[in-house]
Amino acid sequence: MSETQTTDVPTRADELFCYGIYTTSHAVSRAYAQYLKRLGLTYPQYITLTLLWEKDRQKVNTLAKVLRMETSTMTPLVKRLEGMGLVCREPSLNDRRVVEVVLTDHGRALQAQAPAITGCMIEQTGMTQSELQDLQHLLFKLRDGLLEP
Amino acid sequence: MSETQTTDVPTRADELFCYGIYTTSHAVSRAYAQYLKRLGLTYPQYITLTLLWEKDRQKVNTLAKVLRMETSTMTPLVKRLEGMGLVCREPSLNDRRVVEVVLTDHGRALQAQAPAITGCMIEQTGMTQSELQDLQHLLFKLRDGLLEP
DNA sequence: TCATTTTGTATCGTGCGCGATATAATCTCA
DNA sequence: TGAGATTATATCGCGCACGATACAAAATGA
Repeated sequence: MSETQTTDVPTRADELFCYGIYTTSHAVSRAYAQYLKRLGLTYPQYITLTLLWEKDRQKVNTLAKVLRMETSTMTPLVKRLEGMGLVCREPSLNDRRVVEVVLTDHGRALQAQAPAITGCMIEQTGMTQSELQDLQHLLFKLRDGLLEP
Repeated sequence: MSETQTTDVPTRADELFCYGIYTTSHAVSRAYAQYLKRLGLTYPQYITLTLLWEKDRQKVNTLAKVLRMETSTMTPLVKRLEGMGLVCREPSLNDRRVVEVVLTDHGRALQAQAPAITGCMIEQTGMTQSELQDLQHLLFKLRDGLLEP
């Protein structure tokens, strides 16, 4: 065992976690899109709605933080959801800078479609509940370890 | 245990693997970007170069397939790499439809920077080699399970 | 041979995603 | 109170990402 070995690092793409995340992220997005196009939703729009179904009336800032994206991405996304009549953007009464995102009846009604989609997706993975839980745990550990230094 | 329980499905965002993948993918992209901006590279450009460092002279089609993206995304990405002088696009002699992507000396020289970046990224995750391998294995299992039905 | 189909790239329109920047509202604290 | 800092959202330019479409080259097969 040489001294250099301790600092050796993967070179091949399939050993780099960026490659695993990048390609899997594309595959998941595409798989979801096949169900979401019937609802007229994109994958990022669907994930944003999922957050609102879980807790209605959230700030643009909060939604962006939870999804690890910038508000400069979330603002136009929310405006498109508003254009589709799925959410309303309400300026906060307490703090006039804040825009609260609130589901419309139509937006809330779409929640009824979610379990079927989730079920199809989980089945399509061919993975066990336990494997998916392990994956999620490792993903969160990676994500939360990468906070800016 | 009721009959409905067997068909019950996660509802909360942090139980959905799409949420884990989506947010982690953003976090990884941002973490890499912090190193790549010095090289003038984007994260997708860097991953594409990684494939070429491993095996030079690949078809646009192959690169796109390996990264699970469409050629309509890869074509302009490769053209930007060409504009930076990192690759050449050479029409194949055997099949005049095919464009082969070949590293320039400058493109190949950038490979020297990769190990340091990979090392920093791995260290930053705070995860063990074994955890990262488990993660990669689960990611590939998920990705390859989601092939279009 | 030659009409038909398939394959490989390219182009276009729309939406996502980021950093830089702008602007207004709020906060801080002298 | 009021000057300066901070915060929340919005805007802009560029690159990524996809599906739809176009088109030329190659493969197929009557």
